[in-house]
Amino acid sequence: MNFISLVKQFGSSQCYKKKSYVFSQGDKDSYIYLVLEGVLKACYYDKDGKEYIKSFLFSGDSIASSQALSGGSCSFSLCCLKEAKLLKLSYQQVRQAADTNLEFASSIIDLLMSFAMKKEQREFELLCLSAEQRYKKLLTKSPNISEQITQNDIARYLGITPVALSRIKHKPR
Amino acid sequence: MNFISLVKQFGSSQCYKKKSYVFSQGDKDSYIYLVLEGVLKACYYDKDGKEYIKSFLFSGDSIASSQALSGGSCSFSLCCLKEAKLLKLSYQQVRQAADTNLEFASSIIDLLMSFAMKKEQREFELLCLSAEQRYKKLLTKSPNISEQITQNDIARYLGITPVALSRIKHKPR
DNA sequence: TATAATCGTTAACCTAGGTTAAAAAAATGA
DNA sequence: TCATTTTTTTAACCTAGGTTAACGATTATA
Repeated sequence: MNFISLVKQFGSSQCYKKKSYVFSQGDKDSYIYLVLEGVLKACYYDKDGKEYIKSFLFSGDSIASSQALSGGSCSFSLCCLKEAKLLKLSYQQVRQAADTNLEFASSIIDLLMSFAMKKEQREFELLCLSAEQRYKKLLTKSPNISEQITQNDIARYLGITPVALSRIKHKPR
Repeated sequence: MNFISLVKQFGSSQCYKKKSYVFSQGDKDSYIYLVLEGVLKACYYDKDGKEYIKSFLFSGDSIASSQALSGGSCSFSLCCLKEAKLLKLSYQQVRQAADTNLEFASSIIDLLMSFAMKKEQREFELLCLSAEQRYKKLLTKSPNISEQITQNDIARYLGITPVALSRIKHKPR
C-alpha cells in the first residue's frame, strides 16, 4: 500500500471549473490533494493583489500546504488553470495510515524525500540563478510548458513580470 | 526512539576546525549530520567561485543534501564558521531503522514535515519579498544573528552582495 | 605586538528588471 | 461571426541591486 493507492482508495473525488480555487490563502484546509486531471497553479497574493506562482501542477502531482497540515492556515492558494479533477484525503487519515502501517510510512518518507529534492532545486534556482537562467532551465526541463501555461504565468513563476519575460524572450542574440 | 536519539546512539562524532568543510559540492556523501556544537553554513559556489548561502546551522540542527541521499552527489557544501562538533549517520541506517520501526518512521515523517515547512517559507521569501523585506524579516526572527554571522554571510544568505546589504542598513529613514 | 587578512562602508557607474501605458495579437464567449 | 476579454509586445522611464575600487575598522595570526 503506497500513498497514491491509499488516496485512490479512500480519497474523495471532486471536479473544479477553470479559474476556481481548490483552497485559498488563509483557509484552514488540512487535506492532501492528488491531481487526476487538469492543470493548476499554487500561488501567493500580496496585500496589493500581486501574484507570485509557487508551482504548477499536472496529472499525477500532489500538493498540500505544509503550514496548514501543521495546524496553521494555507500560506498559498490553489487555482485551476483548466477544468480539473482532484482526489483529496485528510492529513489525519494519511498520518494514521503511516502510524499503523510500516510499508505505507516508508512510501510517505519517499514522497517527502522527493518533495525535499524539488524544493532544494527551487531554492537553488531562486537563490543562485538570474531570471534569464531560470527561464532557460525551465524551457530545457519542460520544453512544452508554453502549450499549457500562459507566458504571464510563466513569468510569475520565474519571479519576474510578464514585461520582463517578454524582453528576455526577444533579447537580441 | 526518535531521530535525535538514534543519531546520538549510533552516529559517529567528529570535530571540525573553523573554515573546514564537512562535505563539498560534488561529493558523494550520503550521511545525515546533526550539529552538536558550532555554527556552519550550507552554500553553493558557481563556476566563478561566487558564493550563495542556503542556510546557517546551529546546535541541534540537522542537514544532508537530499540529492546526495538519493544517489546523486552533494549539490552544496557545508562549511564551518567556527569550530564544530557533528554526529553523522548514514542514510542507509536511518532508512533501515524507519523501515523496521513504526515509531521511528513516524518521527522521520515529523522531521521531514518540519523541513518542508522551512523550505516552503524560504521559497516564499525568495519568490515574493524584496531583499530589504527579507533582511527585516531575518532580523525579526533572529535578532542576534549578527553576533554569530558576519554581515557578508548574511548578505549572501539574503541573495544580495555585501555592498547592497550595507546600503540597505544605512538607508535614510 | 606587529602584520596580514577580512570586514564593513562609501562612492561612482552600470544593468536587470519594475512600472505604466498603449497597441497588436490571440483566445473566449454570446 | 462579432464582441469582449486576455495575452503579448513594445516603449519610455525609474529603481534596486551589481561591480569595482578605495579606505578605515576589525580580527587573526606570526
